[in-house]
Amino acid sequence: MGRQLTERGVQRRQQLMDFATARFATQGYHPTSVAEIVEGLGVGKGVFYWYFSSKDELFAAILNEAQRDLGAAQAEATAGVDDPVRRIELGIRASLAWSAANRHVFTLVQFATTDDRFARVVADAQRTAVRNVMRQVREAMELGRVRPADPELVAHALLGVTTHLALEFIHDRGRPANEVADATVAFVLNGLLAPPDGNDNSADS
Amino acid sequence: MGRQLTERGVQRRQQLMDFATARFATQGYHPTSVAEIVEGLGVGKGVFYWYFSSKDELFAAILNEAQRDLGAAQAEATAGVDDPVRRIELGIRASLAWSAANRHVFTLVQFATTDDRFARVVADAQRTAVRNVMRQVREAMELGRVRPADPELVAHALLGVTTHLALEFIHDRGRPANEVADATVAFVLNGLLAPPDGNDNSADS
Amino acid sequence: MGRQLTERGVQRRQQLMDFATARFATQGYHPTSVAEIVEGLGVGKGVFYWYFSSKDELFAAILNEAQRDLGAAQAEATAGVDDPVRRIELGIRASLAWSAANRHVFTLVQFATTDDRFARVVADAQRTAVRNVMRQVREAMELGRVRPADPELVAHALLGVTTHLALEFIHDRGRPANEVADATVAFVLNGLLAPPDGNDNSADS
Amino acid sequence: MGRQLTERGVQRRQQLMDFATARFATQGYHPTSVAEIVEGLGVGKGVFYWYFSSKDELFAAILNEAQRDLGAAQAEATAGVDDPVRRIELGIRASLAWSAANRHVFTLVQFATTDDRFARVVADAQRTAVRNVMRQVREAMELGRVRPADPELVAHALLGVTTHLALEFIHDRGRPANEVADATVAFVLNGLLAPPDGNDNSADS
DNA sequence: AATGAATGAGAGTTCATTCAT
DNA sequence: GATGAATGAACTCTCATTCAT
Repeated sequence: MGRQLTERGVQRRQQLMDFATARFATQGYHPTSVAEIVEGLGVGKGVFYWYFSSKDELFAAILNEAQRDLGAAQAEATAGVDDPVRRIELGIRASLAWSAANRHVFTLVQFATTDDRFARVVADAQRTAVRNVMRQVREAMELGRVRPADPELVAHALLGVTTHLALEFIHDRGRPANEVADATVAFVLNGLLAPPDGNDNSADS
Repeated sequence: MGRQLTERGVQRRQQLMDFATARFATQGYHPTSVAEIVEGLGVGKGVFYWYFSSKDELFAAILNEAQRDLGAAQAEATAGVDDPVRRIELGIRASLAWSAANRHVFTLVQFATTDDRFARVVADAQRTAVRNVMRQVREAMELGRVRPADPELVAHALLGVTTHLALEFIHDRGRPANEVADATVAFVLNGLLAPPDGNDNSADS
Repeated sequence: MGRQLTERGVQRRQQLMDFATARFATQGYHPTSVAEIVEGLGVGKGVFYWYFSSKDELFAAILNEAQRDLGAAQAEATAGVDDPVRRIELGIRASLAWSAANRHVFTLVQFATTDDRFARVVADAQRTAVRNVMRQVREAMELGRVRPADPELVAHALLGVTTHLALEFIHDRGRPANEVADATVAFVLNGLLAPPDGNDNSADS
Repeated sequence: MGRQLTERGVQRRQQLMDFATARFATQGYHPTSVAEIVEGLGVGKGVFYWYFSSKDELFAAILNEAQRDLGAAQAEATAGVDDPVRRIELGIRASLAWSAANRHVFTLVQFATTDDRFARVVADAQRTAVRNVMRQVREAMELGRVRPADPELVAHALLGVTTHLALEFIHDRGRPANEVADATVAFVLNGLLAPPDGNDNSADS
């Protein structure tokens, strides 16, 4: 669909994606029909197939847009920051802020991993995200700032915590993103254990 | 379907659940048809509806069984252990071991959260799991073993890390469960930051 | 199914017919499943097919039993009465009384006429009933007691009134059969019109 | 299905209703499948569900259309006539004429009364019809033209005779509607009994 | 006589997609 | 660009009937 769209066309396409995102996230991808989407926008079925060649393609487009969008938000948040630990922290904060503003997409990604056809798209996106985090982690380890460990595993661990807390506390309970971010950052930096003595190494923030 | 089953009936029911679990996990719930399931077992369509009143009910049954099963595995792993930090560690190890042995179910839970009809079942299960973890966390905090924080958030963070690493390293890459468990435990207990070595490098940001 | 039944067998068969009659009448023939019938009696499916070779056969049996039963009731009611007009009246009263006691079967007959497979059974039964009424009507005409007309049409008219009023007033509204019978008899004997003069020819009963 | 239909759409909908009416009347509602209906029209299955949300809805639509249609025929037949007895007569004649032209629908109504889901639709229609007849009957009684009786019961009696004779003589035997109408009118107006000729032969029982 | 698991054709219904207008 | 009627394969589910036990 490398079609050249007019300005109005670009808006229509975005309308379709936004509406579909909300519905897919609420009811699931399969239970949401193309008919439902076009009815929700008050347009005919032809409109849908003018902008997307299939329902699958629409979903892939949503996923890709989300990936680009989140990536851009993280890049912007960490621009000009050198300290890798600080970059990690800012990345987490950016992820949580973005997730708060795009809650529906988050659910969609969750679903995408459970369907063969879309798993690849998500896997690609995640691989990119992990690579970015890994780079910071590795650098921080080299500087002795971060405890030595498998950087890839650590990167995935960071992703897991962040994703899960976003879903539970920001989406489901509506807690403020920056509050959740504080707790998340504290957890991933210091872990569970209290310092063994009176020297509190968590007194950073 | 409070039907009284013969021994053969119990086996048939389990066959259906096992086969369906594998298919649902591989292809997704919706793309897997009832026809496919009964064909896979070489039985007629009526058999399915003799044991389950609907495809949805089958899925809910799979989810509930998984919940019971994992709960039992964790209870067994932590039986007789008093130290709450150790209980947390053993709970993580039990989860990862169980996940390695039941990889398909894990994917299913992932999907279930994305569909209104099943989200409730999973949410119930997760709530129970979180309550268990929270209890240990709170106790550990009272003993001064664990850094003070919101116990609920910490419990969810633990769940997030564990789930995510299980999926990525055990399921997707086939790494041994105990190896992943070592890394997971290290991460959650100590966090990212390197110890200060007298020189407190965590107090800089 | 010319099977020789034990006394208990005869009762079982009757139980099945009675239960099925009620269900068929309430929900319709097709929407009532064999499973529902046997469950209602708390027996297995084999029982059903021991006594009836098919669901259709059961229905036909119910219809035939009803026909025999109603015929017997009418015969008994008119036994020993010579006056044909009086026999007609007593026949109507017997029909309404029987209908009050067997409301379900009445509905079934209604349905049977709408399905090719059963229409024949009902048509046979109705033909017999009409023949009986016609005989009285014809005799009454020959005696000059009844206005000359096509006896067959008159017989059907009597059936129509009686059936319809039974359904509406006795079944649906629960009015006493003998009260409805009085009104029915008055209607069919005298018609709608008031006598032209002061000589009231309805002063018969 | 408050869908706005094009002219072509209106025709398609009517085709479906007409074809289904014929099939339902001949074979019964349940034994007629949606597949059979669309095949009979040479269209795809989707067409059916474009115009009707279910098979049940189609049936209800047929019933409602019939009610409107018959009501209109009766209203037209009695327009401008003042004498209530004459209006009753004309109503009967109109019913029989309409029934001759719409024999299939008549059978459907018969069936509808035997199924809980449709009974209500028919009951509503019948209630309206009865109310109309009752009004004439009551008026005729007040004028002394009709013998005093329960007007509602009389109205139902008229309906019963008319319906039954239409089914038997017009539909099943193909007799001309006006011939059957003459006999029907004579029966309901005068009843069975011969006039007394001064010699009151109705006072003997 | 009786049970209940099993069969499998076929029912009603949905829905991604196409296409004449 | 847009409409909405049409397609038809595929889906979930039902049910009369059979049969090993």
